[in-house]
Amino acid sequence: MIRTRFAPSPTGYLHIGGVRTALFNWLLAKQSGGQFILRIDDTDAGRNVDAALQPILDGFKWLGMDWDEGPEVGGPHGPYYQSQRIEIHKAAVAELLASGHAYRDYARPEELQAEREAAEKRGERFFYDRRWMAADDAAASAMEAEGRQATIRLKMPREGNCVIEDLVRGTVTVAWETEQDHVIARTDGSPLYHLASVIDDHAFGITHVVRAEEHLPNTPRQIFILESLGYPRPQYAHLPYVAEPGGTAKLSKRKLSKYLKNKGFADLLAHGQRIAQRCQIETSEDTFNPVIVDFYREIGFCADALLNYLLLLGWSLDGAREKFTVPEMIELFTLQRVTKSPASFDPQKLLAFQSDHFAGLSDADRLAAVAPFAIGAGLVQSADEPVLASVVAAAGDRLKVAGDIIDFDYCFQDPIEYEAKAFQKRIVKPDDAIGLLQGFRDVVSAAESFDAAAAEKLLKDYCESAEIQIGQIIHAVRVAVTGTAAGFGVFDTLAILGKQRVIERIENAVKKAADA
RNA sequence: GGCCCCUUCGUCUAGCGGUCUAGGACACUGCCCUUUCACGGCGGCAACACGGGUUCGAGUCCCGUAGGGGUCACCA
Repeated sequence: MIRTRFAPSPTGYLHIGGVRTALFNWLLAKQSGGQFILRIDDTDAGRNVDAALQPILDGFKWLGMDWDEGPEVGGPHGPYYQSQRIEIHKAAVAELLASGHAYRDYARPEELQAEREAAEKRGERFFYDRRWMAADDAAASAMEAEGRQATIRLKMPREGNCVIEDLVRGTVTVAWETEQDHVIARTDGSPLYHLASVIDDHAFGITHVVRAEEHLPNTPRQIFILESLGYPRPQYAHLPYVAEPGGTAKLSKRKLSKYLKNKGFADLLAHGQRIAQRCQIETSEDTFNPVIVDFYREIGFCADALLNYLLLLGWSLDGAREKFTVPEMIELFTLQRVTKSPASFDPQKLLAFQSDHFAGLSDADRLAAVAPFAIGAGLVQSADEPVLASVVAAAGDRLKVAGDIIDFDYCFQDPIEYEAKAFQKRIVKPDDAIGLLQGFRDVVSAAESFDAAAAEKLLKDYCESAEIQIGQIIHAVRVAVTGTAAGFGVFDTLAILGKQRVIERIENAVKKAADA
């Protein structure tokens, strides 16, 4: 039975790299009928944990990555908040102390710092010589009499190798002598992360520790802890990190200004900002950006498309197939095919996946996805308004994300804005444009029915009677009734707008051209 | 700096000694389709970091060099 976990700290946001790690954990558990556990690493005494955790849980829910044990759902191994497990961690510390695998250390931070700097000055690496280690209770009392306080340190081995069999990296060997005597409990007795993590993984019955590679250097000390306690080793799999767009450094949420130099990243952010602004979506500068999962939910990405893209960031089936449904991901994912080198986050490819995925949905599904944005932007009052369905159907794959409905705002409301360049080129500049538009307006006024087919016939008949090619007028019509040079079919557009609006807009355009 | 990891087109990757004049996808780009835009179709550009080995034969195995990255807290 495979049991995996993801252990977010309650920071208030879900990082894209974190999601990728969580996804691999989730997939691994799901494919074997195992469990995926969410443990909250809140030992940092973070204030307002609940508020900071909510966006993360919401992110998981949106993505459809359900957890079998953890916050909200509970489970047989709780509590799932690390801060509530301190007594368990302390007991482990005591056990380590009693068995001689750890010791009380009375060094003061300044003293250690001074030694560290001195070693650095000499060009040597700092190596703690256990100078303030309390060999026995008497020594401890003596140092406490001096006003010193003890941290608990691991008494790490100083010879031999720590050999890690990693499921993605193969065999990794680290000489024990390169390891420090890591602190596992502060002077106030509170246990540190690495200790807590090992204890909890064991308590939760985690069989596979799948995490980002920055944890690889921490693994020897964790192995020392668990072996000292007589725990079995879990299987380890260290994933390459997700790198910044166009770069090789680890993707971080704090380097936005740097990523903005990447065109794909900047474009995607701008795309999102435009949608957020039009749809009255409240955004915080902190979390509304392509490094954070919220961003995608808020502008109308499909969760499955994001998952599919993330799946390919460091994993491939065969180098040819790229599109996977979630059930297929679960079935086909293997750690064996995880890449060893970091994968750079490519916003353009993500958008391409989303665009493709969205185009593949039914009109009904796309309508449902688009509706909240149309309502938010004030385009319609409710999802039931027929015009919305018409626009969604006509727009087809021009909608890449649900929020893109705002691009067709001219289908819903007046007045419209005319793009200066298009207006000039299609209406002002051609000598005959105004006359033709007026003529077409008259034809429209006389029309009895006005669906797309009728509109097409109307325009074509008009061209015939005026003895012109359709190309001579159709651009002017489009610009006159939409204000823009690009969009879906003109006949669909005319039908959606309706006879009255078409007439009004043509008249407005003619007047505007005359004023110009 | 120590330790550890990584290295195929701009990016994600396929490749597990010969089928590689290195394949697919995104991006870019040419043409076609077309009333615009988008889609689609057909093309194009573009990579094995370098140097030594091993081998009849190396992108594929070994060693070295270079480069990149991660990590070195009484953070998680």
